[in-house]
Amino acid sequence: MDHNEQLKLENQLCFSVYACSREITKMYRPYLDQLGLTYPQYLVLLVLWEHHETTVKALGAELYLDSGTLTPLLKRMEEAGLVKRERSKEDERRVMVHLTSEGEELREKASIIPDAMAANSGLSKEEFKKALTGFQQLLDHIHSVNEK
Amino acid sequence: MDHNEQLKLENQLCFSVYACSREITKMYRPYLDQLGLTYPQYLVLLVLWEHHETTVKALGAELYLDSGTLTPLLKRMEEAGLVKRERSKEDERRVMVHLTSEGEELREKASIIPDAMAANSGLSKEEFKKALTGFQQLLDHIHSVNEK
DNA sequence: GAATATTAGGTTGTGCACAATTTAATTTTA
DNA sequence: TAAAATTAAATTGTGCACAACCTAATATTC
Repeated sequence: MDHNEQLKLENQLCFSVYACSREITKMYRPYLDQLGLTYPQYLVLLVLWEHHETTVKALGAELYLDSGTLTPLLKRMEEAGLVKRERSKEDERRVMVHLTSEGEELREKASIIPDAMAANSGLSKEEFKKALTGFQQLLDHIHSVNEK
Repeated sequence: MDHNEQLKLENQLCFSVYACSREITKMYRPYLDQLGLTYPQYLVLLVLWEHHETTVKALGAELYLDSGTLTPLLKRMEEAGLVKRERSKEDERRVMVHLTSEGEELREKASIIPDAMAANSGLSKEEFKKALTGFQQLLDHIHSVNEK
């Protein structure tokens, strides 16, 4: 493989990830539309369904998003009645985010989504696992490079 | 692997792709900033450096983007003096997009980018190839599912 | 060749993403 | 403990993404 070919490959890989990400979001859309959610909002709920309460900071660390993205997103979710935001009493710099009962209830309705997605992806369980392992390694590596 | 575990895996894979895409864009940013480009603009240039001239429609098909995204993006690139947009004389529905000499010249300056990216990714050539193959398959599959 | 359908782009409105800056609260240090 | 540094969110501004809709040009059908 010559140098030029290598460069093309690299461009293609980055592009594939970029395009794939958008296509995945598009795949979720019809299901999330029924729940009145966007994909990033769904990710926030996935975190909250596990932890029930968290901070903006912790959410950002989990989802790799900063307050510039999360603050307006969480405000929209609060407006929709899914979460509640309030300053921590112990440390007033922090904003605690927790589910409302409505946000909690959405968990049931959303439970069909992962099955539908897995079916649409066309991957077997084994392929899933392999893809995930490779991906998380790449993600961790790039993230650490970006942090520097 | 039980059902619940499978669902978590699926969520993690989609999230990894989503987060990875943003981290890759972030990795490009310092290099692209020097050229006054964004990542989607760089992708447009990659296409034009190959073909020299294309249509909005064809660009959209290559990059999986629609006119709602491309029209304002191309206008900004035109404003920056990188491309020229003009209606086709043969079929006035089409808008031809071609490089200016300035856009052509940027190719030289951009040539260091792929090397830097490949080094940052931490992948060997073999890993690159394997990742790319898996990815394009996934992309094609999901894209075809979404088209239906 | 007039009516209909299709196609290519553009426009509008909403929601991320993120850099850069600001504000306020808490910690650290002199 | 007062000053300096750090931290957590919020704000502002730019640029995608994309759905829904609109307009104009071309193709098709009758």
